Amino acid sequence: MTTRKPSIAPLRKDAQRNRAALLDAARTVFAEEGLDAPLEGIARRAGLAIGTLYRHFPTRMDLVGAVMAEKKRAWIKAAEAAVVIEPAWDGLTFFLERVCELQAGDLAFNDIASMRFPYAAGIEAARKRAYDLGRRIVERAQAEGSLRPDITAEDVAFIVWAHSRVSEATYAIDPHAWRRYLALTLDGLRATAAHPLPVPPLRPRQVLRAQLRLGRRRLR
Amino acid sequence: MTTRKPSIAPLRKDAQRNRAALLDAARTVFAEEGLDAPLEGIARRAGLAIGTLYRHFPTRMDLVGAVMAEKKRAWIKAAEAAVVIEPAWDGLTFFLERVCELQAGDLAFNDIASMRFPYAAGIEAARKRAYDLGRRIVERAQAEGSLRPDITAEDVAFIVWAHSRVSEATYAIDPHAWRRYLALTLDGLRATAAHPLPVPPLRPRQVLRAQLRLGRRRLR
DNA sequence: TCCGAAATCGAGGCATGCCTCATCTTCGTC
DNA sequence: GACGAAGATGAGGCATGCCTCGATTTCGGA
Repeated sequence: MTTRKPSIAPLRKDAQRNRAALLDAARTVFAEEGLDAPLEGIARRAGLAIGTLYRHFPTRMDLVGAVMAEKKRAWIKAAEAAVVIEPAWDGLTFFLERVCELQAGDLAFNDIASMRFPYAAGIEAARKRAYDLGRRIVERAQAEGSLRPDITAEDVAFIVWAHSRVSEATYAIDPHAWRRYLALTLDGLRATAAHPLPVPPLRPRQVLRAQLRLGRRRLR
Repeated sequence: MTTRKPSIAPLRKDAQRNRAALLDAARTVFAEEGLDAPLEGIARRAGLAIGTLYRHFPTRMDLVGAVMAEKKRAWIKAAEAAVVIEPAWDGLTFFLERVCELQAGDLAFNDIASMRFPYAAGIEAARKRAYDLGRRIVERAQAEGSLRPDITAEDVAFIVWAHSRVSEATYAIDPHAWRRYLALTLDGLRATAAHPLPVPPLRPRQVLRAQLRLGRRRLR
Protein backbone atom coordinates (compact mmCIF):
# COMPACT_ATOMS: atom_id res chain seq x y z
CA MET A 1 0.00 0.00 0.00
CA THR A 2 2.83 2.39 0.81
CA THR A 3 5.84 1.72 -1.31
CA ARG A 4 7.00 -1.37 0.61
CA LYS A 5 10.28 0.03 1.94
CA PRO A 6 10.73 -0.62 5.62
CA SER A 7 11.37 3.11 5.36
CA ILE A 8 11.51 5.83 7.93
CA ALA A 9 12.39 8.23 5.13
CA PRO A 10 9.54 10.59 4.29
CA LEU A 11 8.84 11.33 0.65
CA ARG A 12 10.25 14.43 -0.94
CA LYS A 13 7.70 17.17 -1.67
CA ASP A 14 7.66 16.59 -5.41
CA ALA A 15 7.36 12.88 -4.87
CA GLN A 16 4.41 13.37 -2.59
CA ARG A 17 2.70 15.52 -5.17
CA ASN A 18 3.35 13.01 -7.93
CA ARG A 19 2.16 10.11 -5.84
CA ALA A 20 -1.10 11.92 -5.20
CA ALA A 21 -1.47 12.70 -8.91
CA LEU A 22 -0.92 9.04 -9.76
CA LEU A 23 -3.55 7.91 -7.27
CA ASP A 24 -5.95 10.46 -8.63
CA ALA A 25 -5.44 9.39 -12.21
CA ALA A 26 -5.59 5.73 -11.27
CA ARG A 27 -8.85 6.19 -9.41
CA THR A 28 -10.51 7.59 -12.51
CA VAL A 29 -8.97 5.26 -15.05
CA PHE A 30 -9.52 2.09 -13.04
CA ALA A 31 -13.12 3.07 -12.41
CA GLU A 32 -13.75 3.62 -16.09
CA GLU A 33 -11.75 0.79 -17.62
CA GLY A 34 -11.42 -1.83 -14.94
CA LEU A 35 -8.49 -3.33 -13.08
CA ASP A 36 -6.69 -4.27 -16.26
CA ALA A 37 -6.46 -0.73 -17.62
CA PRO A 38 -3.06 0.01 -19.20
CA LEU A 39 -0.74 1.59 -16.68
CA GLU A 40 0.72 3.85 -19.33
CA GLY A 41 -2.63 5.57 -19.60
CA ILE A 42 -2.64 6.29 -15.88
CA ALA A 43 0.85 7.77 -15.99
CA ARG A 44 -0.08 9.90 -18.97
CA ARG A 45 -3.21 11.20 -17.31
CA ALA A 46 -1.14 12.12 -14.27
CA GLY A 47 1.30 13.95 -16.53
CA LEU A 48 4.17 11.69 -15.47
CA ALA A 49 6.42 9.15 -17.11
CA ILE A 50 5.77 5.47 -16.81
CA GLY A 51 9.00 4.98 -14.88
CA THR A 52 7.72 7.25 -12.14
CA LEU A 53 4.60 5.18 -11.76
CA TYR A 54 6.71 2.07 -11.32
CA ARG A 55 8.92 3.77 -8.77
CA HIS A 56 5.91 4.55 -6.60
CA PHE A 57 3.97 1.36 -7.26
CA PRO A 58 6.22 -1.52 -8.30
CA THR A 59 3.29 -3.80 -9.11
CA ARG A 60 -0.18 -3.21 -10.42
CA MET A 61 -1.61 -4.53 -7.19
CA ASP A 62 0.29 -1.96 -5.11
CA LEU A 63 -1.48 0.76 -7.07
CA VAL A 64 -4.83 -0.99 -6.95
CA GLY A 65 -4.54 -1.53 -3.23
CA ALA A 66 -3.81 2.13 -2.60
CA VAL A 67 -6.66 3.29 -4.82
CA MET A 68 -9.16 0.93 -3.27
CA ALA A 69 -8.39 1.94 0.30
CA GLU A 70 -11.36 4.29 0.71
CA LYS A 71 -13.80 1.97 -1.00
CA LYS A 72 -12.68 -0.80 1.28
CA ARG A 73 -13.39 1.34 4.27
CA ALA A 74 -16.82 2.22 2.94
CA TRP A 75 -17.52 -1.46 2.39
CA ILE A 76 -16.66 -2.42 5.93
CA LYS A 77 -18.48 0.54 7.39
CA ALA A 78 -21.62 -0.54 5.54
CA ALA A 79 -21.33 -4.04 6.93
CA GLU A 80 -20.74 -2.78 10.45
CA ALA A 81 -23.77 -0.55 10.25
CA ALA A 82 -25.94 -3.26 8.73
CA VAL A 83 -25.20 -5.82 11.39
CA VAL A 84 -26.97 -3.80 14.07
CA ILE A 85 -29.95 -2.55 12.08
CA GLU A 86 -33.38 -3.70 13.25
CA PRO A 87 -35.23 -5.48 11.86
CA ALA A 88 -32.43 -7.66 10.57
CA TRP A 89 -34.06 -7.84 7.15
CA ASP A 90 -33.49 -4.12 6.75
CA GLY A 91 -29.89 -4.69 7.75
CA LEU A 92 -29.52 -7.25 5.00
CA THR A 93 -31.06 -5.01 2.35
CA PHE A 94 -29.00 -2.08 3.54
CA PHE A 95 -25.84 -4.14 3.26
CA LEU A 96 -26.58 -5.45 -0.20
CA GLU A 97 -27.66 -2.06 -1.44
CA ARG A 98 -24.49 -0.42 -0.23
CA VAL A 99 -22.26 -3.09 -1.75
CA CYS A 100 -24.06 -2.86 -5.06
CA GLU A 101 -23.88 0.90 -4.95
CA LEU A 102 -20.13 0.73 -4.46
CA GLN A 103 -19.86 -1.67 -7.36
CA ALA A 104 -21.99 0.42 -9.68
CA GLY A 105 -19.99 2.99 -11.55
CA ASP A 106 -16.60 1.68 -10.54
CA LEU A 107 -15.46 -1.19 -12.69
CA ALA A 108 -12.39 -1.66 -10.54
CA PHE A 109 -14.29 -2.13 -7.32
CA ASN A 110 -16.70 -4.28 -9.23
CA ASP A 111 -13.81 -6.61 -10.02
CA ILE A 112 -12.43 -6.40 -6.51
CA ALA A 113 -15.75 -7.36 -4.96
CA SER A 114 -16.37 -10.42 -7.11
CA MET A 115 -12.87 -11.72 -7.69
CA ARG A 116 -9.79 -12.53 -5.71
CA PHE A 117 -6.19 -11.66 -6.42
CA PRO A 118 -3.35 -13.43 -4.70
CA TYR A 119 -0.78 -11.08 -3.17
CA ALA A 120 -3.18 -8.21 -2.65
CA ALA A 121 -2.86 -8.46 1.09
CA GLY A 122 -4.52 -5.20 2.10
CA ILE A 123 -7.59 -5.94 0.08
CA GLU A 124 -7.88 -9.52 1.24
CA ALA A 125 -7.84 -8.49 4.87
CA ALA A 126 -10.75 -6.13 4.29
CA ARG A 127 -12.60 -8.81 2.40
CA LYS A 128 -12.24 -11.26 5.25
CA ARG A 129 -13.70 -8.74 7.65
CA ALA A 130 -16.59 -7.92 5.32
CA TYR A 131 -17.37 -11.59 4.82
CA ASP A 132 -17.44 -12.33 8.51
CA LEU A 133 -19.85 -9.48 9.00
CA GLY A 134 -21.87 -10.69 6.02
CA ARG A 135 -22.28 -14.05 7.66
CA ARG A 136 -23.64 -12.48 10.81
CA ILE A 137 -26.01 -10.31 8.79
CA VAL A 138 -27.39 -13.41 7.10
CA GLU A 139 -27.74 -15.39 10.30
CA ARG A 140 -29.44 -12.57 12.12
CA ALA A 141 -32.07 -12.21 9.39
CA GLN A 142 -32.66 -15.94 9.38
CA ALA A 143 -33.04 -15.97 13.14
CA GLU A 144 -35.79 -13.37 12.97
CA GLY A 145 -37.52 -15.40 10.26
CA SER A 146 -37.46 -12.87 7.44
CA LEU A 147 -34.68 -14.42 5.35
CA ARG A 148 -35.32 -17.88 3.95
CA PRO A 149 -33.52 -20.47 6.06
CA ASP A 150 -32.20 -22.58 3.20
CA ILE A 151 -29.55 -20.15 2.05
CA THR A 152 -26.08 -19.63 3.45
CA ALA A 153 -23.61 -16.79 3.61
CA GLU A 154 -21.91 -18.33 0.57
CA ASP A 155 -25.00 -17.57 -1.45
CA VAL A 156 -24.20 -13.91 -1.01
CA ALA A 157 -21.31 -14.54 -3.39
CA PHE A 158 -23.86 -15.40 -6.08
CA ILE A 159 -25.51 -12.07 -5.55
CA VAL A 160 -22.26 -10.17 -5.83
CA TRP A 161 -21.28 -12.06 -8.99
CA ALA A 162 -24.66 -11.54 -10.58
CA HIS A 163 -24.71 -7.89 -9.72
CA SER A 164 -21.19 -7.38 -11.02
CA ARG A 165 -22.26 -8.18 -14.57
CA VAL A 166 -25.54 -6.33 -14.30
CA SER A 167 -23.70 -3.26 -13.13
CA GLU A 168 -21.01 -3.62 -15.79
CA ALA A 169 -23.71 -3.76 -18.43
CA THR A 170 -25.96 -0.97 -17.25
CA TYR A 171 -24.07 1.64 -15.23
CA ALA A 172 -23.39 3.83 -18.25
CA ILE A 173 -26.88 3.41 -19.70
CA ASP A 174 -29.01 3.84 -16.61
CA PRO A 175 -27.07 4.26 -13.38
CA HIS A 176 -29.94 3.07 -11.21
CA ALA A 177 -31.05 0.06 -13.23
CA TRP A 178 -29.29 -2.30 -10.81
CA ARG A 179 -31.75 -1.31 -8.10
CA ARG A 180 -34.51 -3.01 -10.02
CA TYR A 181 -32.59 -6.22 -10.31
CA LEU A 182 -31.51 -6.17 -6.70
CA ALA A 183 -35.15 -5.73 -5.66
CA LEU A 184 -36.08 -8.81 -7.69
CA THR A 185 -33.28 -10.72 -6.01
CA LEU A 186 -34.42 -9.64 -2.57
CA ASP A 187 -37.95 -10.79 -3.34
CA GLY A 188 -36.48 -14.23 -3.97
CA LEU A 189 -34.68 -14.19 -0.64
CA ARG A 190 -37.71 -13.61 1.54
CA ALA A 191 -38.75 -16.51 3.69
CA THR A 192 -42.23 -16.22 2.25
CA ALA A 193 -40.92 -16.72 -1.30
CA ALA A 194 -39.01 -19.89 -0.56
CA HIS A 195 -39.42 -22.94 -2.73
CA PRO A 196 -37.03 -25.90 -2.40
CA LEU A 197 -33.62 -25.34 -3.95
CA PRO A 198 -32.36 -27.98 -6.36
CA VAL A 199 -28.68 -28.16 -5.33
CA PRO A 200 -26.73 -27.52 -2.14
CA PRO A 201 -24.86 -24.26 -1.54
CA LEU A 202 -21.21 -23.82 -2.43
CA ARG A 203 -18.76 -24.48 0.33
CA PRO A 204 -16.52 -21.58 1.43
CA ARG A 205 -13.52 -23.14 -0.27
CA GLN A 206 -15.41 -23.38 -3.53
CA VAL A 207 -16.35 -19.74 -3.40
CA LEU A 208 -12.71 -18.87 -2.97
CA ARG A 209 -11.67 -20.99 -5.92
CA ALA A 210 -14.36 -19.48 -8.09
CA GLN A 211 -13.21 -15.99 -7.19
CA LEU A 212 -9.60 -16.81 -7.92
CA ARG A 213 -10.62 -18.21 -11.28
CA LEU A 214 -12.47 -15.01 -12.19
CA GLY A 215 -9.47 -12.97 -11.15
CA ARG A 216 -7.05 -15.00 -13.21
CA ARG A 217 -9.32 -14.69 -16.19
CA ARG A 218 -9.65 -10.96 -15.74
CA LEU A 219 -5.93 -10.21 -15.48
CA ARG A 220 -4.85 -12.91 -17.86
CA MET B 1 -20.55 -18.01 -42.09
CA THR B 2 -19.39 -19.59 -45.32
CA THR B 3 -16.33 -17.91 -46.68
CA ARG B 4 -18.08 -14.84 -48.09
CA LYS B 5 -17.35 -15.47 -51.77
CA PRO B 6 -20.45 -15.29 -53.97
CA SER B 7 -18.98 -18.60 -55.15
CA ILE B 8 -20.58 -21.68 -56.58
CA ALA B 9 -17.17 -23.38 -56.34
CA PRO B 10 -17.20 -26.28 -53.87
CA LEU B 11 -14.27 -26.69 -51.51
CA ARG B 12 -11.47 -29.06 -52.36
CA LYS B 13 -11.30 -32.24 -50.26
CA ASP B 14 -8.32 -31.15 -48.21
CA ALA B 15 -9.87 -27.75 -47.66
CA GLN B 16 -13.08 -29.36 -46.41
CA ARG B 17 -11.11 -31.48 -43.98
CA ASN B 18 -9.15 -28.52 -42.71
CA ARG B 19 -12.23 -26.37 -42.34
CA ALA B 20 -13.83 -29.05 -40.20
CA ALA B 21 -10.68 -29.35 -38.10
CA LEU B 22 -10.65 -25.62 -37.54
CA LEU B 23 -14.28 -25.59 -36.43
CA ASP B 24 -13.59 -28.45 -34.10
CA ALA B 25 -10.62 -26.76 -32.53
CA ALA B 26 -12.44 -23.46 -32.32
CA ARG B 27 -15.41 -25.05 -30.58
CA THR B 28 -13.21 -26.36 -27.81
CA VAL B 29 -10.96 -23.34 -27.45
CA PHE B 30 -13.75 -20.78 -27.52
CA ALA B 31 -15.69 -22.76 -24.98
CA GLU B 32 -12.73 -22.91 -22.62
CA GLU B 33 -11.25 -19.45 -23.10
CA GLY B 34 -14.05 -17.26 -24.35
CA LEU B 35 -14.65 -15.34 -27.54
CA ASP B 36 -11.36 -13.49 -27.28
CA ALA B 37 -9.18 -16.59 -27.32
CA PRO B 38 -6.05 -16.15 -29.49
CA LEU B 39 -6.69 -17.43 -32.98
CA GLU B 40 -3.15 -18.80 -33.17
CA GLY B 41 -4.06 -21.30 -30.49
CA ILE B 42 -7.01 -22.53 -32.51
CA ALA B 43 -4.89 -22.99 -35.63
CA ARG B 44 -2.24 -24.82 -33.62
CA ARG B 45 -4.80 -27.13 -32.05
CA ALA B 46 -6.15 -27.91 -35.51
CA GLY B 47 -2.62 -28.70 -36.67
CA LEU B 48 -2.74 -25.94 -39.26
CA ALA B 49 -0.97 -22.70 -39.93
CA ILE B 50 -2.49 -19.39 -38.99
CA GLY B 51 -2.74 -18.36 -42.63
CA THR B 52 -5.05 -21.27 -43.30
CA LEU B 53 -7.37 -20.17 -40.57
CA TYR B 54 -7.56 -16.72 -42.08
CA ARG B 55 -8.22 -18.14 -45.52
CA HIS B 56 -11.28 -19.99 -44.23
CA PHE B 57 -12.46 -17.37 -41.77
CA PRO B 58 -11.29 -13.87 -42.69
CA THR B 59 -12.58 -12.37 -39.46
CA ARG B 60 -12.97 -13.66 -35.94
CA MET B 61 -16.70 -13.26 -36.20
CA ASP B 62 -16.88 -15.50 -39.26
CA LEU B 63 -15.37 -18.26 -37.18
CA VAL B 64 -17.49 -17.52 -34.15
CA GLY B 65 -20.63 -17.49 -36.25
CA ALA B 66 -19.85 -20.87 -37.75
CA VAL B 67 -19.03 -22.40 -34.37
CA MET B 68 -22.12 -21.04 -32.69
CA ALA B 69 -24.52 -22.32 -35.34
CA GLU B 70 -25.62 -25.41 -33.40
CA LYS B 71 -25.93 -23.61 -30.10
CA LYS B 72 -28.03 -20.98 -31.80
CA ARG B 73 -30.35 -23.66 -33.07
CA ALA B 74 -30.61 -25.23 -29.63
CA TRP B 75 -31.42 -21.84 -28.18
CA ILE B 76 -34.27 -21.22 -30.58
CA LYS B 77 -35.57 -24.73 -30.24
CA ALA B 78 -35.76 -24.27 -26.49
CA ALA B 79 -37.71 -21.07 -26.92
CA GLU B 80 -40.08 -22.62 -29.43
CA ALA B 81 -40.74 -25.53 -27.11
CA ALA B 82 -41.18 -23.30 -24.08
CA VAL B 83 -43.76 -21.06 -25.69
CA VAL B 84 -46.32 -23.86 -25.89
CA ILE B 85 -45.71 -25.55 -22.53
CA GLU B 86 -48.60 -25.51 -20.06
CA PRO B 87 -48.76 -24.12 -17.51
CA ALA B 88 -46.94 -21.11 -18.90
CA TRP B 89 -44.85 -20.85 -15.73
CA ASP B 90 -43.30 -24.18 -16.57
CA GLY B 91 -42.60 -22.83 -20.04
CA LEU B 92 -40.76 -19.89 -18.53
CA THR B 93 -38.67 -22.02 -16.22
CA PHE B 94 -37.92 -24.45 -19.02
CA PHE B 95 -36.75 -21.62 -21.22
CA LEU B 96 -34.53 -20.03 -18.59
CA GLU B 97 -33.12 -23.36 -17.56
CA ARG B 98 -32.21 -24.27 -21.11
CA VAL B 99 -30.58 -20.92 -21.81
CA CYS B 100 -28.57 -21.11 -18.62
CA GLU B 101 -27.59 -24.67 -19.39
CA LEU B 102 -26.29 -23.60 -22.78
CA GLN B 103 -24.33 -20.81 -21.17
CA ALA B 104 -22.86 -23.00 -18.47
CA GLY B 105 -19.65 -24.61 -19.56
CA ASP B 106 -19.27 -22.63 -22.76
CA LEU B 107 -17.66 -19.27 -22.17
CA ALA B 108 -18.17 -18.33 -25.81
CA PHE B 109 -21.90 -18.89 -25.80
CA ASN B 110 -21.99 -17.18 -22.45
CA ASP B 111 -20.58 -14.08 -24.14
CA ILE B 112 -22.85 -14.45 -27.14
CA ALA B 113 -25.94 -14.65 -25.00
CA SER B 114 -25.24 -11.57 -22.90
CA MET B 115 -23.45 -9.33 -25.35
CA ARG B 116 -23.89 -8.05 -28.85
CA PHE B 117 -21.38 -7.79 -31.64
CA PRO B 118 -21.96 -5.62 -34.68
CA TYR B 119 -21.41 -7.39 -37.97
CA ALA B 120 -22.22 -10.83 -36.67
CA ALA B 121 -25.31 -11.08 -38.82
CA GLY B 122 -26.09 -14.77 -38.44
CA ILE B 123 -26.01 -14.60 -34.69
CA GLU B 124 -28.06 -11.44 -34.48
CA ALA B 125 -30.86 -12.95 -36.56
CA ALA B 126 -31.08 -15.88 -34.15
CA ARG B 127 -31.05 -13.54 -31.21
CA LYS B 128 -33.94 -11.53 -32.61
CA ARG B 129 -35.98 -14.68 -33.01
CA ALA B 130 -35.17 -15.89 -29.51
CA TYR B 131 -36.04 -12.51 -28.01
CA ASP B 132 -39.40 -12.39 -29.76
CA LEU B 133 -40.20 -15.81 -28.39
CA GLY B 134 -38.95 -14.74 -24.98
CA ARG B 135 -41.39 -11.88 -24.98
CA ARG B 136 -44.28 -14.21 -25.69
CA ILE B 137 -43.14 -16.60 -22.99
CA VAL B 138 -43.17 -13.77 -20.48
CA GLU B 139 -46.55 -12.45 -21.53
CA ARG B 140 -48.14 -15.88 -21.45
CA ALA B 141 -46.98 -16.48 -17.89
CA GLN B 142 -48.22 -13.08 -16.81
CA ALA B 143 -51.59 -13.73 -18.44
CA GLU B 144 -52.05 -16.90 -16.42
CA GLY B 145 -51.09 -15.00 -13.25
CA SER B 146 -48.02 -16.99 -12.23
CA LEU B 147 -45.38 -14.46 -13.26
CA ARG B 148 -45.40 -11.11 -11.49
CA PRO B 149 -47.03 -8.50 -13.70
CA ASP B 150 -44.55 -5.71 -13.01
CA ILE B 151 -41.67 -7.16 -15.02
CA THR B 152 -41.11 -6.93 -18.75
CA ALA B 153 -39.35 -9.00 -21.35
CA GLU B 154 -36.39 -6.64 -20.99
CA ASP B 155 -35.93 -7.88 -17.45
CA VAL B 156 -34.96 -11.22 -18.89
CA ALA B 157 -31.76 -9.51 -20.01
CA PHE B 158 -30.93 -8.97 -16.35
CA ILE B 159 -31.26 -12.66 -15.74
CA VAL B 160 -29.00 -13.57 -18.62
CA TRP B 161 -26.38 -11.04 -17.53
CA ALA B 162 -26.49 -12.18 -13.95
CA HIS B 163 -26.26 -15.80 -14.91
CA SER B 164 -23.38 -15.16 -17.27
CA ARG B 165 -21.10 -14.12 -14.42
CA VAL B 166 -22.39 -16.81 -12.07
CA SER B 167 -21.69 -19.42 -14.69
CA GLU B 168 -18.29 -17.97 -15.53
CA ALA B 169 -17.36 -18.14 -11.87
CA THR B 170 -18.68 -21.58 -11.00
CA TYR B 171 -18.80 -23.88 -14.04
CA ALA B 172 -15.38 -25.34 -13.38
CA ILE B 173 -15.87 -25.61 -9.63
CA ASP B 174 -19.37 -27.04 -9.49
CA PRO B 175 -21.08 -27.45 -12.85
CA HIS B 176 -24.57 -27.37 -11.37
CA ALA B 177 -24.18 -24.52 -8.94
CA TRP B 178 -25.99 -22.17 -11.32
CA ARG B 179 -29.20 -24.15 -10.78
CA ARG B 180 -29.33 -22.95 -7.22
CA TYR B 181 -29.01 -19.36 -8.20
CA LEU B 182 -31.55 -19.66 -10.97
CA ALA B 183 -34.01 -21.19 -8.52
CA LEU B 184 -33.55 -18.21 -6.21
CA THR B 185 -34.17 -15.91 -9.14
CA LEU B 186 -37.31 -17.75 -10.12
CA ASP B 187 -38.62 -17.46 -6.59
CA GLY B 188 -38.30 -13.72 -6.97
CA LEU B 189 -40.25 -13.79 -10.22
CA ARG B 190 -43.36 -15.45 -8.89
CA ALA B 191 -46.44 -13.29 -8.66
CA THR B 192 -46.77 -14.29 -5.03
CA ALA B 193 -43.31 -12.91 -4.23
CA ALA B 194 -43.86 -9.50 -5.75
CA HIS B 195 -43.03 -6.36 -3.81
CA PRO B 196 -42.96 -2.97 -5.54
CA LEU B 197 -39.92 -2.37 -7.71
CA PRO B 198 -37.96 0.84 -7.13
CA VAL B 199 -37.17 1.81 -10.73
CA PRO B 200 -38.79 1.22 -14.13
CA PRO B 201 -37.54 -1.47 -16.50
CA LEU B 202 -34.96 -0.80 -19.17
CA ARG B 203 -36.33 0.07 -22.58
CA PRO B 204 -35.44 -2.27 -25.47
CA ARG B 205 -33.02 0.26 -26.91
CA GLN B 206 -31.22 0.50 -23.58
CA VAL B 207 -30.81 -3.25 -23.40
CA LEU B 208 -29.24 -3.19 -26.83
CA ARG B 209 -26.83 -0.46 -25.87
CA ALA B 210 -25.86 -2.28 -22.72
CA GLN B 211 -25.15 -5.43 -24.67
CA LEU B 212 -23.06 -3.58 -27.22
CA ARG B 213 -21.08 -2.02 -24.41
CA LEU B 214 -20.34 -5.39 -22.87
CA GLY B 215 -19.26 -6.71 -26.25
CA ARG B 216 -16.93 -3.83 -26.90
CA ARG B 217 -15.40 -4.28 -23.51
CA ARG B 218 -14.94 -7.99 -24.03
CA LEU B 219 -13.25 -7.76 -27.42
CA ARG B 220 -11.46 -4.54 -26.74
C1' DT C 1 25.22 28.14 -2.97
C1' DC C 2 26.57 23.68 -3.45
C1' DC C 3 26.31 18.77 -3.45
C1' DG C 4 24.69 14.18 -2.88
C1' DA C 5 20.68 11.64 -2.60
C1' DA C 6 16.13 11.19 -4.30
C1' DA C 7 13.19 11.37 -7.91
C1' DT C 8 12.09 11.57 -12.81
C1' DC C 9 12.44 10.46 -17.48
C1' DG C 10 11.56 7.69 -21.59
C1' DA C 11 13.79 4.90 -25.07
C1' DG C 12 14.13 0.25 -25.74
C1' DG C 13 13.93 -4.82 -24.95
C1' DC C 14 10.50 -8.35 -24.36
C1' DA C 15 6.23 -10.73 -25.02
C1' DT C 16 1.78 -11.41 -27.11
C1' DG C 17 -1.39 -11.42 -30.73
C1' DC C 18 -3.15 -9.58 -35.17
C1' DC C 19 -3.05 -10.05 -40.03
C1' DT C 20 -0.64 -10.28 -44.81
C1' DC C 21 1.55 -12.09 -48.68
C1' DA C 22 5.19 -14.20 -51.48
C1' DT C 23 6.29 -18.83 -51.91
C1' DC C 24 5.57 -23.58 -51.92
C1' DT C 25 2.35 -27.80 -52.02
C1' DT C 26 -1.64 -30.46 -53.26
C1' DC C 27 -5.69 -31.52 -55.71
C1' DG C 28 -8.33 -32.92 -59.44
C1' DT C 29 -9.18 -32.55 -64.22
C1' DC C 30 -7.98 -33.46 -69.00
C1' DG D 1 1.09 -37.81 -65.49
C1' DA D 2 1.11 -32.95 -66.22
C1' DC D 3 -0.59 -28.59 -65.45
C1' DG D 4 -3.14 -24.81 -63.62
C1' DA D 5 -5.88 -23.40 -59.98
C1' DA D 6 -6.91 -23.86 -55.19
C1' DG D 7 -5.00 -24.22 -50.95
C1' DA D 8 -1.41 -24.10 -47.21
C1' DT D 9 2.50 -22.11 -45.13
C1' DG D 10 4.88 -19.22 -41.67
C1' DA D 11 8.12 -15.51 -41.40
C1' DG D 12 7.60 -10.88 -40.68
C1' DG D 13 5.52 -6.22 -40.10
C1' DC D 14 2.48 -3.85 -36.97
C1' DA D 15 0.40 -2.66 -32.66
C1' DT D 16 -0.10 -2.84 -27.73
C1' DG D 17 1.44 -3.12 -23.19
C1' DC D 18 4.84 -4.65 -19.67
C1' DC D 19 8.84 -3.43 -17.20
C1' DT D 20 13.94 -1.88 -16.72
C1' DC D 21 17.75 0.99 -16.31
C1' DG D 22 21.24 4.46 -17.45
C1' DA D 23 21.10 9.36 -18.02
C1' DT D 24 19.25 13.57 -16.27
C1' DT D 25 16.85 16.73 -13.23
C1' DT D 26 15.25 18.36 -8.81
C1' DC D 27 15.12 18.79 -3.95
C1' DG D 28 16.58 20.26 0.40
C1' DG D 29 20.05 20.07 4.13
C1' DA D 30 24.51 21.96 5.44
